[in-house]
Amino acid sequence: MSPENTPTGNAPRVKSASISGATPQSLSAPLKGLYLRKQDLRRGIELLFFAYRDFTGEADQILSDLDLGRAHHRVIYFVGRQPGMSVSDLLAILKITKQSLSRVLSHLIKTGYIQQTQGARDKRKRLLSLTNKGAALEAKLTDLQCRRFATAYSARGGAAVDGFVKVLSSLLDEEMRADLRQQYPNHID
Amino acid sequence: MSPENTPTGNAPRVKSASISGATPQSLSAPLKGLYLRKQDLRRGIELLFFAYRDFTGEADQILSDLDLGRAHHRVIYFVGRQPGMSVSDLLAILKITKQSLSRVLSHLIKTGYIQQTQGARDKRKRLLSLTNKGAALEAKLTDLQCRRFATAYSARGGAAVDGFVKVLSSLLDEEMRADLRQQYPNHID
DNA sequence: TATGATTGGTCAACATAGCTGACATAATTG
DNA sequence: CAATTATGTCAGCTATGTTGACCAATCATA
Repeated sequence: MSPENTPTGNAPRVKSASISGATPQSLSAPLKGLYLRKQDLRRGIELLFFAYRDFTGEADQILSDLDLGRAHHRVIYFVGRQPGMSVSDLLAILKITKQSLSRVLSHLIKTGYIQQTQGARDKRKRLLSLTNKGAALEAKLTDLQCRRFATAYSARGGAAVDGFVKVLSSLLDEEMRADLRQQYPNHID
Repeated sequence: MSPENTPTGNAPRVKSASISGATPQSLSAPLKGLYLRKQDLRRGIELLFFAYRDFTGEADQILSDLDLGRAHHRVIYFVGRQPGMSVSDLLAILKITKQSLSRVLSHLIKTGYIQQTQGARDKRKRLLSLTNKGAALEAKLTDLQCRRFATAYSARGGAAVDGFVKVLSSLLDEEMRADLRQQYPNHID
């Protein structure tokens, strides 16, 4: 249970102004570091929630005009990042069932955003890539999202970006951390 | 699961090893800063996606055992953070329709996680708070998620946390930034 | 005090994107 | 040849979002 946050006390509440000023850690009983107060941890939770929502919102808007959803976006994004990947590669990244993926992927193929070619060495595999139409959409959406990141990165500077990447990496499950190290060999981890 | 796959190469492309070492910005045409290369921006996008998924996954597991979902969690979390909040307060935070909220909220009231009391000054308002049962669940889930953040924060240190918070704040829509400043007056923004 | 706005709720219908389980086909591998 | 792998498909279920139409209680105010 939390030390503060009783029905009355709040993370944010009215008199919290005094917290940061006068009593730097009086309310964080078992927590040592200054940035490990319950309040700071809750802020992290909320930031992640709000930032994820706002971040995806922009692209969702464009997608809905094309009768596509966020699931389609993910497929287009990752196929764009790694053209020629197999269906099972994609399943491993998205961590959804093949039935769920199938619905979305079939639609993207039918509507001409993605194409499949048979694997050369292993003919069971269907290698995925973007069509011109798909690549155009991928570029549009990725540019949009990259721009949001570029603005944030620019506003805060390299040291902040470094901290951002480090903390997000540490929030990952251990297995994902390893995957990421492979994907980005120059990743500061 | 396939180490062989990629006929074309991996995400950052085959020659990406040379990017970080030899040619710091040759492939990032219009981008100036070192951390504004397309590769770095894409890493940010993916980190946010993977971290959000892994972060919520743990709590989702517990919730599904109680026949609750993430939507229920959000309600419990925010009501726990600010007991006595009204339904419209909650709607403003979650940014979903009242019909969507109603389904979830009604269920939480029926099953005894949340209680409503009539507002004193404004009798139209239903002030929301957690029951003991609700508070216990909120504590369990929030502690779990706080622990993940505490581990990450501890591993990376205060400077990294600072960068993390700054960059995430900058990823928010302007309106949410303002809301956050209000909620956390000592927020470094 | 009558009127209009706010707060909260309900019913009905629909869409997206997850899930499970059961099968099927083709290709590879031992 | 037998087992495994890669992919796809059918059928049905669930969670969580959306619109649109209404309704009742309460508040604010002209």
